This record gives sequence, C-alpha cells and structure tokens, in this order.
Amino acid sequence: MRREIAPCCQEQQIHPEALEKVRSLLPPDERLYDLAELFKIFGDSTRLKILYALLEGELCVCDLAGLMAVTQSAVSHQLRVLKNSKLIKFRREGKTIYYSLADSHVERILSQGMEHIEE
Amino acid sequence: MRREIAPCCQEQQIHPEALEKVRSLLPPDERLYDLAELFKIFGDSTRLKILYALLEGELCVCDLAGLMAVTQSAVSHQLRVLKNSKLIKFRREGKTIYYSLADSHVERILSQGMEHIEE
DNA sequence: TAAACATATGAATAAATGTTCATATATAGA
DNA sequence: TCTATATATGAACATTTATTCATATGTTTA
Repeated sequence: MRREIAPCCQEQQIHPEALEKVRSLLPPDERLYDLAELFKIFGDSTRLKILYALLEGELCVCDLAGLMAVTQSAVSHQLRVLKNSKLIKFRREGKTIYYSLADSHVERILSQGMEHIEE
Repeated sequence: MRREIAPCCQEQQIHPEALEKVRSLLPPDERLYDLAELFKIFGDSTRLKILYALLEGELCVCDLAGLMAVTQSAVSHQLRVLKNSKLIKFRREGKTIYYSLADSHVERILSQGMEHIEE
C-alpha cells in the first residue's frame, strides 16, 4: 500500500550547532573544486602508469607509448593533461621530448593512495 | 602540401634500458587500476565536501544535505560510493544514520592534495 | 628543400558518471 | 496498525572523459 512521501529534514537541520562549526571550517567551494580537479587527474590508470614510470626518471613519449597498451596519441593527450596540472614538466632534445615529474608532491600523493589500498 | 605519415617509434624503443628498468618497478596493472578507482572517489567536489565536513566529526545525512547545494538523494548516492570504498563508516541511531571517516588516510590524502594546489 | 621521424591536436565516438525524480525501506510513535 | 520521518535506491538524462583515427607541427638529416 502507498505511504506518504515526506521531504527530508523538515525539522530544520537536525544538528545545527555541529553544522555551524563545520560550515565555518570548510574550505571555500572554489578550492574544493580545484582539489577535485587535481584528484581527477590521478583517477585514471593510464595517467597513473605514466606518473609511476616517471618516478624512475625522465622518459620520452615513445618510451611511454611502448610501455602502455595505448597509442602514441593517447599518451600524448594524457601528457598534456598532466602538463596542464603542473604535475610533469618536459625538455626538448632534438626531435625527442623528455617528460619528468614536476615535484615531489606527486610521489607523496601516490604513496598515500597506495597505503590506503594496501590494507 | 602533403607529407608522408610515419608510425611512431619505428626504431624500436628509443631507450630500451630505461624501459626495462621502469617495467620491472611498475606496480601491476591491477593495482594501478585499483589506485585509479580510489583517486576517482576524491575527484568530485561533492564527495570532497562530505569528507571535509566529516573531518570535524560525525554527521547525519540531513546535516550533510543541508550543507551542500544538492538533494538528499544525491548525498545518499555519494555516501554509498564513499562507503563502498571504505572511506567512511556509519552507525544507526533510531531513524538517523551517522556517518564518519573510516580512518586517518582520508585526512592525509586530502592534505597532500591541498599542499599541491596551494603553491 | 624534401623526406623521415617524434610529438601534438581536432573531431568523432563510446563509455562512465553525477544529479534528479519518484518511490522504496527502515524506524519511531500514536 | 497507521502515519510521519530519515535514508536508500532504480531509472532516466545530461555531461564529462578517454580513446582512436587522421593529420598537423616541429626538428633533423640527406
């Protein structure tokens, strides 16, 4: 039989005092958005593989393409994403372009993630 | 004018020795996939906001819905995602369900990400 | 300058994902 | 048992996103 449908949380907020405190400590929306954008970058196994590969040192696009099961084009597209987020940098040497990690944050973020998984 | 198109990396791999080393140190594909899944969770500002809110302590679904600009349904869906990834846990108290962070990894992953953004 | 190679990029496509709406389920109280 | 409230869930939809294909750009060497 049908039952009445109620909108949620009619009694105002259930814990207004907790909510007030949380609200005041929360990072601004814009910052949360940027942070989400950053983690989104790490949320793809192709990009993760590239980052892990670069932990050992610089590699060129062909090396990376040879390492992964995707086309050179796909690698190149993903390198651009990583470059735009300042997670990797590059240098040119003739026809070849060498990519490497931008800083040590990448390694630390990867490790924290791995730790969580490995339990 | 048209120029000939060449497939990439014809000369075998450019740096075979580097590639060999990288290949041997790379985490297995399955693990990279799992790690990507984890970071994917952090790659959404709604979920990030929930996680940051829970840093201060437990909150019920209505509290969280009140905090965000989305429906109770959306919050509930996201809570399930977070629950499935073992990032949050919950306890029931009558009609109300209180959610809280599962462990301290969440906080550390968030901090590492923030550090990168804040430069 | 023409050919060859390394890398980048635009368009198209398929798959994944977040939100809402409608409604189901669980619990408490009358 | 009936009603009200808190939370969960399935379906539909719109948006994002990763990949491939075709081709463009940049660099070296003949």
